[in-house]
Amino acid sequence: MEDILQKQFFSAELLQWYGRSKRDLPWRRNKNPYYIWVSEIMLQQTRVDTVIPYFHRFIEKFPTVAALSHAPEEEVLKAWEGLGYYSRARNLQSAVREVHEQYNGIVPSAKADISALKGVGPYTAGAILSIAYNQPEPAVDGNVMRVLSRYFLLEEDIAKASTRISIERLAQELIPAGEAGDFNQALMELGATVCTPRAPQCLTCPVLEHCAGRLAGRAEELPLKTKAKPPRPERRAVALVEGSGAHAGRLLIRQRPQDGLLARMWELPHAELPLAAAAGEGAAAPARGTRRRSGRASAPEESHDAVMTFLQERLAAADGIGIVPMEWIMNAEHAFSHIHWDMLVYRCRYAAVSNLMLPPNYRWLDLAEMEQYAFPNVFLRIISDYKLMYTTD
DNA sequence: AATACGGGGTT
DNA sequence: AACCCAGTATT
Repeated sequence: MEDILQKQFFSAELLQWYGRSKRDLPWRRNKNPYYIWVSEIMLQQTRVDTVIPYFHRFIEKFPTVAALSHAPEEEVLKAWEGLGYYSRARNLQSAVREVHEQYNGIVPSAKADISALKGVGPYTAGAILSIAYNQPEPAVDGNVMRVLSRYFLLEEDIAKASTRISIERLAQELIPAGEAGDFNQALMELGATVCTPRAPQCLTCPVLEHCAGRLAGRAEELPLKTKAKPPRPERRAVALVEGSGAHAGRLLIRQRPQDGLLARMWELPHAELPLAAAAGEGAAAPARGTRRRSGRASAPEESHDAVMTFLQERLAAADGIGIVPMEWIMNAEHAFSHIHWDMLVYRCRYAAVSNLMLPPNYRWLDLAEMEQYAFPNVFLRIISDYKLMYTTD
């Protein structure tokens, strides 16, 4: 089939299919550029079903550019809690403030302007320009690269930046006149619902008959992509420090540094442990998953003693915090894309602080006041399991 | 070009 | 357990 005809068929059929198959998503109810922007940032590396409840809460809390501009950063971070990639939230607020101040609150429609905003890369710029302003800009994400790799049987490695550029060029050619927003969304929608990474539903695909990957019997092996490196393992000892006296019923928490992993999020105090020896049972070899104390036989008390001493010393040395670990209560693990945490959690007693004052990044947390602090999911799980243990035991 | 940066769903 | 996702910023 002629190259040109294959492209025209694709664009026309895909657009028609979208017209009858598109999902009713909260950010599709109007073309408010601020809504589109918020949704696109949330959707970076995140599935639609995960985003929907966050989007509703976020827009309710910060309905306009002005509202988000004036919000305290902690509230924005709290609204993002559990969504991951927290720099997205900080960059979004920073960029929204820029729009508030430099563009009179109007999301810019010039490519150079919008691309200059923090957190707005080539995909997001194209998505906002096409969806909110119907400009003929490509919006190439993982879905689009997969769909086009299959339909046109492209064998470039989609992990390479050069491939994204060439697919952007192709995607732009395919945009039907005046239909940029719907076409770009159609492309992503097809990738998310039909042309899925594995087990694609080719038989229901609107462009099946001219899909080169399918015709070659190679749809499932596309796109080509070099594998990511496996995450590096880390072991951490976590202190669940119970307050007493004036702080009875509270837990000791601390805020992470301004930059880097989980920047400015709150967490339980913890310390990195040396990696266990590969062979044999190292000290307190981590078990899999989060488990309650009663759910399994404890690891030998011996090894936990060593870890507890280590934890006590590390927190004293690093933060000047005096705690006394009393018993192992659970293991937890958490997988980031680049790090894997195996965590040993210990119930601790608060002893003292060297100078009687808590360091500035520490707080006593009332379990009823969790809404004031944004925690990464791994610590929410640990705290939740802890509460369960002490209300049912 | 490679790495940092979360978290969860699917197979 | 592997794979991958409506990516961007930094180095």
